[in-house]
Amino acid sequence: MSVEVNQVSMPKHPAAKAPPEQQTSLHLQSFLPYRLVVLADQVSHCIAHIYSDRFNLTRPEWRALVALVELGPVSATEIAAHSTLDKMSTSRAIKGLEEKGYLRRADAAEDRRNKIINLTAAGRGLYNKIAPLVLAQETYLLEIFSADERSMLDRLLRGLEQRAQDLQKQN
Amino acid sequence: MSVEVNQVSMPKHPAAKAPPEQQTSLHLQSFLPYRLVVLADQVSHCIAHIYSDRFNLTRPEWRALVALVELGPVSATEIAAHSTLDKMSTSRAIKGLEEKGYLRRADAAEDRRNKIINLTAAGRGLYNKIAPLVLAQETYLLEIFSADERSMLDRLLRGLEQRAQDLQKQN
DNA sequence: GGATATTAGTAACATCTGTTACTGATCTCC
DNA sequence: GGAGATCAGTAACAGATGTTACTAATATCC
Repeated sequence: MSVEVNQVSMPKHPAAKAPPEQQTSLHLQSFLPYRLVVLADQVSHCIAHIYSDRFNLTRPEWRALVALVELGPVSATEIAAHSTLDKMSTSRAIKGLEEKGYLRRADAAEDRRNKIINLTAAGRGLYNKIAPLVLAQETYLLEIFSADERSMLDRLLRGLEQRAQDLQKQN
Repeated sequence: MSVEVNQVSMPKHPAAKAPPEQQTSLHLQSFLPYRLVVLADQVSHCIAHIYSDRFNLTRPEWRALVALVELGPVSATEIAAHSTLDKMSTSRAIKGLEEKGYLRRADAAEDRRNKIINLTAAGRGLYNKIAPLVLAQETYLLEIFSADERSMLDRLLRGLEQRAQDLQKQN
């Protein structure tokens, strides 16, 4: 963690030419954070077109639904942790899903602070309708890549995820 | 453009095994759209920590500022096109930047519908303060990768960007 | 064993963002 | 040359999201 963020100068890839740091000025179109955000937004919109426009779920509701299917009956906190939602979004998502009849809450026996959340049959059914459509979108996105390219993509994303987490910790 | 999205079945990579489409059920942690959004959000937050927490700009304001530096004096529409902002966000961003003294608007001579936007010295100065910090973050993110890996990442992202655009057009 | 801290969840407010519809300016083309 | 389409930009509303602070339940530890 020897990298300071306050200056642009740090000795990089020693194999390359001396100081030609990627670029000394900022070009949106090739700036990685910008590209990531634009790409994610675009993909996100396509998927929202399904769960939101066609099935009337918000994004947090959709994520909470998926988390519930994956985790089984759990508390709100576990849903939040699994789906990268903060606790307020999670609370709202659960409230929304409950009002639409997709889940039910029951007090946990041993700890009455948290409630155990169960999907209803309707919730299960909704998931079963949406999931294949959404998976088809992912398939479409990846279709152009070979198996090698896909695993490369996976590796690279993993690296970025790790690195982004480190960056976040440094504040 | 022969790919339909409405069904999950399409004959893909003929070299691979018959139908084992990536996964038949959805796992958030490995679901590409989810990973992209989470990663982009994380990176985005780190960068916002600079332009927002430290320099009091909103994200659209920051993007418009960058676009202005890249493009020189232009109209709001050109800023929007260059920075992937819709026209309302752009309008608000420009208003905000103007109020803070970072730009000035003047009526365009030939077409009085649009206004030509000029950065002030303060706006230039602000950019010069923020840009290096933000570029350093990108450098940090990519530091772990070799030159080959970086160009691979670029290639793969380009592919996804293209594919996401196609997907969006299909609605 | 009881004051203090911590935790799960939520209410209430402020802010941001998306949408619709409008104004005024310019273009089109009969 | 003028009615109607189109375009740049914005106002105004609605909905979503982030923040702060609160309640109620449980843990801690002197």
